[in-house]
Amino acid sequence: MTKVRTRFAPSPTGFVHIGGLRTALYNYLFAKRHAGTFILRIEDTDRTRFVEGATENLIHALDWAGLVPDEGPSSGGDYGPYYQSQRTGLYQKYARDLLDKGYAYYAFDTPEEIESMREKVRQAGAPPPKYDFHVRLNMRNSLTLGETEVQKLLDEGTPYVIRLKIPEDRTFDVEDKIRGRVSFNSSQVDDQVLIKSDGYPTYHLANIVDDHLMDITHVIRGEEWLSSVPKHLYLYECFGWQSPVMAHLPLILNPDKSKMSKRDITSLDDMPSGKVDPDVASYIKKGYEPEALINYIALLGWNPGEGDERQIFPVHDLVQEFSLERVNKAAAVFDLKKLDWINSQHISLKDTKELVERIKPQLAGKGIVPESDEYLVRVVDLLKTRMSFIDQFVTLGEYFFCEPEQYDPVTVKKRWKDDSVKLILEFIEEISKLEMFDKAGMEQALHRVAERNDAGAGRIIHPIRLAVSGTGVGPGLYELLEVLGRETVINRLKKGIKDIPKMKQ
RNA sequence: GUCCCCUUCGUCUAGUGGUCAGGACUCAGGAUUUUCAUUCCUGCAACAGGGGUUCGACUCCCCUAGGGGAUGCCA
Repeated sequence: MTKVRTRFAPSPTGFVHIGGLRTALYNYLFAKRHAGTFILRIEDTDRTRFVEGATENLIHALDWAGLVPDEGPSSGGDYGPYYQSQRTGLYQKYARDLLDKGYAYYAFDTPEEIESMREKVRQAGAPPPKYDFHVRLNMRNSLTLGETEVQKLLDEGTPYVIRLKIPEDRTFDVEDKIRGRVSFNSSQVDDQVLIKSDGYPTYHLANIVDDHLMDITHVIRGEEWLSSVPKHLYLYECFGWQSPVMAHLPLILNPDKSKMSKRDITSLDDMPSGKVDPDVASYIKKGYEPEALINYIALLGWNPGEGDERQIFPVHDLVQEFSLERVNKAAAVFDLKKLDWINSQHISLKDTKELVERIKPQLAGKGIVPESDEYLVRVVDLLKTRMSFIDQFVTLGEYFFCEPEQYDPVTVKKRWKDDSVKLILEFIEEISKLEMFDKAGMEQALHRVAERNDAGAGRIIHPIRLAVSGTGVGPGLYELLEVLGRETVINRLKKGIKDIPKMKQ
């Protein structure tokens, strides 16, 4: 069997679409699953849309996501160049070949002429006309003009395009890996421009030529390409090449089921209702873990199958289990809530040491120097299951490193009672006597105070947490106290009973 | 308009003729001998509609509706 080769072939428009990332992911997974090669090819044949830095941005996003191409602009490879803009000679050559064989023709119509043709028909009837077999004999092209006239126009340097001459009544069938058999009739297909008047190829020509020359075995791309398949199939036929296996992926939609568009969005924290940001860079910036985003979008259209109810997949497992047969046909809605949950799951699963290293700079940025690595490890262990994002660490756990400067007013109002001072004083007394300042001892101490005062544990727990951390939420109280240490706890409790009552006045 | 694709809980989905239609997120309630944003448990909630085929349809066929894509010298 030939070696699997897949390609991700984005056009560098300036940002990476979340759907594009998923396409890249599926191409990557499929290639890796079959010990094949994953290729990045830049489809930059639209010079009017050239965006400075777009390719770098693209490569950076793939890199971040861990989808590093085996071949591509920054990886090299034997099938380069990997920029289509650097392959124009090739496309010219193959277009000429089509011309010679009569599969394609020159067309000299200006955009204005075509527009006026369309306008005329539009006014006469209803259906907006295509440049196809209905109209091609009424236009200015090498089918209607005669050889000498064509040669003359060419010699004069008249702008022209090369169009594919689609046969009139043909059926094209594709056996799509995801959708099964799909058929098209050529009567619905227009005479696609192959070479534009600026000499650059269109996507349709370039992708066929490159996929063939680069030995691509499987074309995995978005559903928006499905209706172009007959053109592509016909091109393969004209060239006498074998078509790669095709798989058309479903779309990813906004919560309101519209297409995800960059236009809708200003920032990830401020999205119009029903919309979601399609720009991968926004997710990077917001602090999502790459594995989490990958995990989430993998599940947006793929699942491991019957009886397998896992939600959390390391990339390695995805590679192991991915198959095109298990990709869904229907479009999926992007759900930020589930992404966030998956992100928190991945953080919980991370090695504490790794988290510690990533958290250090965060602390340093706040001017916080932990007393020791060992202490930091204990704090991270306590908090890692509670973080949705790693950059929440300081907000969540600042009190582990500095005395609280203020007490959350809502919690004060809700939890601080008239007897709080008394209860805390008794608690201080109890823990001062403790032989071992540990969870068990603290729990017993607390319950002794509770019983003695005929109060629920909560009546003491809440004020203690508040005095010690300044907040109403956090890890288990006993663990929290244990990590903080006796001296700190007692100091903070004393400070709390002095300062918090002032807030109640 | 035409062509193509799609349609199971709010969302992601399992399911390939006989299931109490399962799981996950969200939400609600509860438990951890009454912290919480962790963990655990419970609950709410779906086969778009109509025709067939069949002893029997979420599963197969047809129609309708809805959604999406294409219809460019953009990809």
